[in-house]
Amino acid sequence: MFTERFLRDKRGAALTSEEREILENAISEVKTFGPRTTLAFTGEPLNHSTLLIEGIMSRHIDDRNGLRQLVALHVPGDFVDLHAYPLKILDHEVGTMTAVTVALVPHTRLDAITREYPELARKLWFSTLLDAAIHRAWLFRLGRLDAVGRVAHFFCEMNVRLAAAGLSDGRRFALGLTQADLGEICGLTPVHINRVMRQLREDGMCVFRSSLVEIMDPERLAARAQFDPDYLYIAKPLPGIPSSQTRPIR
Amino acid sequence: MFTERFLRDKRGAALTSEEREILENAISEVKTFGPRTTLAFTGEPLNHSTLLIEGIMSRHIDDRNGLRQLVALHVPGDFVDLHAYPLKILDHEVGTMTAVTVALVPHTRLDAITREYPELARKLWFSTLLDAAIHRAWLFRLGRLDAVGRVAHFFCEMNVRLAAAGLSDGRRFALGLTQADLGEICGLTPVHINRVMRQLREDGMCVFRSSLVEIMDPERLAARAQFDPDYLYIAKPLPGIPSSQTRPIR
DNA sequence: CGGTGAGTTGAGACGCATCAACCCCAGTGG
DNA sequence: CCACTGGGGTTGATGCGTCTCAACTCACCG
Repeated sequence: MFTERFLRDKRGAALTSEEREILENAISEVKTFGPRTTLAFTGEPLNHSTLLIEGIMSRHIDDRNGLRQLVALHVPGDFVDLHAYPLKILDHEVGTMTAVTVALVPHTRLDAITREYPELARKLWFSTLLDAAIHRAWLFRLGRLDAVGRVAHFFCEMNVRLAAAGLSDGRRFALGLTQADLGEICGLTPVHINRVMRQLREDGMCVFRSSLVEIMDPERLAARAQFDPDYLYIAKPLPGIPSSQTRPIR
Repeated sequence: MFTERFLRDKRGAALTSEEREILENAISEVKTFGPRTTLAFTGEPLNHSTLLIEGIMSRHIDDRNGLRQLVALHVPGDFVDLHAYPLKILDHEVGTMTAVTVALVPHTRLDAITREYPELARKLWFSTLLDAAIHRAWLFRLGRLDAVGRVAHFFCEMNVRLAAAGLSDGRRFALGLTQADLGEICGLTPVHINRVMRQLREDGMCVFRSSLVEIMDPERLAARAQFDPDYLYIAKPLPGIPSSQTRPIR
């Protein structure tokens, strides 16, 4: 089942087994790509969307000096460019970070789904809005946090998302990123990322070695990052990570 | 027609007159609110969405020190929290900047639309993805631009969006924002916003006085901001503002 | 006429960028 | 087998951009 991880455990949007079947049948092709490959360019019309099965992918915007800003990072189970279905043309590039396996879904089959299965269509819509919620958390990260806070916030997010995909045990996970990549995510230079990593290491919060993240103290890391996982719309509460979901509202 | 401005002139998503009629009939209520009012709180379930008719609204995330990061700013014609329809619960707050007039659309009526009018549903979906594209441009702004570039980029964006809504002549428009608000948008302190404004004024690019923006030199402002309006998905080309839409692709 | 919120300006501190070395290690080819 | 190469990571010195704190103006309003 290629669609196994898609929307798994998401609050109010988990797929029924029939819906999963329908989506599975909408896949036209499964492909693999090498690391650091650009799969879709800005301004180029797309007629299919990409479900990520394995590996890590990115979406990024280039500035005129050849520098990049990552606007999203995707883990297995994410529908990377489902938003290309209504938009048709993208405002950013889509690429691989690691080697990946992806499933392609032609937009014509998504037409059929929106016509015949409005409830499944609503869940696909939900999926793209979850990406938008993550965008907003990234805006908060860049606008309100200092360098250490940004990296800490990013690690907390990836820990939760990878754990939901069954790819983190809540403390350790592989990312396939370099320190330079972290810089393009957090709006910092590679050199400063390095100093941030040292500080996080010396403070006993987490270590990053050869693209492997190990979180030593999840609570302090989350506090340093002002991280609250509610925006990820995960159904079950997460051990060790405080969430306003578990506290009374207002 | 309350829905008159919604998706007007958007590439590949303009409404037909029948669709506009359907949406118009989905409105249950038209209300007004005063400036600086919070209309929806984080974590609170919503059963209607809000179409902005007149005024400026914001979406923002609070940090634990009482500081805010704005994640979106809405102009007349925007469906401010349409994403609350699939999501049900928001990850941020929704509030007014100026006095506003809004139209409320119950989610039950959106259910009917997605069941009966898949093409209109796709356009509603498009609308929420346009907001996500704007989120991404804001990420680029915060991650890659310096203080002057951020403010310049924001002004360029608002100029284009307000012009598309018929509320800017391409040079002058009202925003209803203070310098402190600009700080919460651009991730800067009010004091520094003030210095940035002085620099933009002395460089002859634009002036900001009593929440009124006047752009003296649109080309230089756009260049300073690395601004390309393609991400706003406006159908017609914009006089005076360079766009890669008008250049050959790659 | 005192109060309040927005805007303005200056001085000093601090966080991050920049520039420049240097190390380590995995490939690669002679 | 070893020299070479290049990418990723590490560290130091220095400079600049933005923050912080503080004072002051001005317009508006009770």
